[in-house]
Amino acid sequence: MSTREGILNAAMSVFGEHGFRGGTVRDICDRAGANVAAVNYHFHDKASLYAEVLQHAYRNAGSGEPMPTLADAPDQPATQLGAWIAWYVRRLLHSGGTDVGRLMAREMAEPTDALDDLAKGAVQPVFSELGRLMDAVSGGTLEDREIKLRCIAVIGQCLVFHTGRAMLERLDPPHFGSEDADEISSSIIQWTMRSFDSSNVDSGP
Amino acid sequence: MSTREGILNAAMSVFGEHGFRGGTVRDICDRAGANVAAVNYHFHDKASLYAEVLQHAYRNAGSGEPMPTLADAPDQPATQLGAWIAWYVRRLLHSGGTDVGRLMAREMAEPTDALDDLAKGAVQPVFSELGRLMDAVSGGTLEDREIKLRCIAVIGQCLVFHTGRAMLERLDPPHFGSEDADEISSSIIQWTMRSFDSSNVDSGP
DNA sequence: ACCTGATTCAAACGGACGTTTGATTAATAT
DNA sequence: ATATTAATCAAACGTCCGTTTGAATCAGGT
Repeated sequence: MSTREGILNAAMSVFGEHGFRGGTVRDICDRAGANVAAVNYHFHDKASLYAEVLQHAYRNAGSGEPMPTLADAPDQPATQLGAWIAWYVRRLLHSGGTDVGRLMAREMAEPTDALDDLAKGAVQPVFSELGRLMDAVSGGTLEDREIKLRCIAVIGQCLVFHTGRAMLERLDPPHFGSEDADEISSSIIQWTMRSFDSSNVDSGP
Repeated sequence: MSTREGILNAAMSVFGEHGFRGGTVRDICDRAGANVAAVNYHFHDKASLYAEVLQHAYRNAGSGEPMPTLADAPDQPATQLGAWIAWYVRRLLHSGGTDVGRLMAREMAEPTDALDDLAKGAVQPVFSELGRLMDAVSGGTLEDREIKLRCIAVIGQCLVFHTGRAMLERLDPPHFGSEDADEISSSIIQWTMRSFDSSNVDSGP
């Protein structure tokens, strides 16, 4: 493993544990068995290293499993939407306690410049695919804004098990963990699908 | 306003903007119009000041509006559940950009010892009340675990506009802000209520 | 063997930080 | 008015940090 890779891995751990400000290049280089100057030599500075770590982290957050898309089965949008939700929940719960998960949670709470690229490069495609699936399942009857609201609702139901993890663990047990991924995702799927029944029907005042 | 109070207020702003590590006592004292040594004189050190700021922030997070409870109208659980959701969304979106909101979000991402007290003292009552409302609306037909799942789902849909704010703002506009609180909460309410229709009916395989 | 460029290293630089110090001023009691 | 305590202040201390420097080491080509 090259010095560069070693630093990248060590930086993921250190930044994951202490954040960008709290993590020191000295700690990173120590863990990587490299000299203090290595960070500035292989990356421009600490900030650039952090940006690269973020990209690397999000790219590897998927744990290999590819995202289910509408294009995979254009004639079965409901099935694909369910698969997408299950994939997303599994992905979130799986990375909950890892450095990757903590890096993401921290970026949300305290955005740095790196979040801009992350949003446009890595998150936007995922969000867009969910929108496409939602649109297909609804049969194109929903307005753009309504679709966006429902996408955020689904993502919120998934994300809460990740971002709210620290709080859920402190409320009265039993809480939900990565072993409940199937139960959680099937509940969200059930709820989401039901919201499409009689979507355009406004029940009385 | 005494020097002590001035520092407390300034510290809330500074810690809210830059976090505990990022916020400096020099910045705090400058904004409070006090000397650099004032923090160490009136509080023991920076950490003690932060703990006191957190307590103060959590206590003032409610912004006055009282939480709707089942006890307020035991015969109209559905109405109260809707009121609860609207109240919660308003509360979250209203404190989204404030120092209090940022302090809370940061505690979720990087819990300190102060989070334990927060969970038991401030969050648990809110969560329990939602569970009571859910149980009442369902007519007592749902298991404990199912109720808890639905509570988390509702909270997730609300929370995402708070915790995911930084990301939502970076996705393709228009995003949702505090001016859309009514639209958001009514959407969540609609979705939640629909999930109670035919709750016990399992549609085919 | 020699040159050339890339990489590693120990050491130091300059700045920012939390905290301490000791003197000075304000407030309070006798 | 005097003594005592609380509060404020400018200045400095020691430490840790990101970054730079310039020499040393390694690799590959000629």
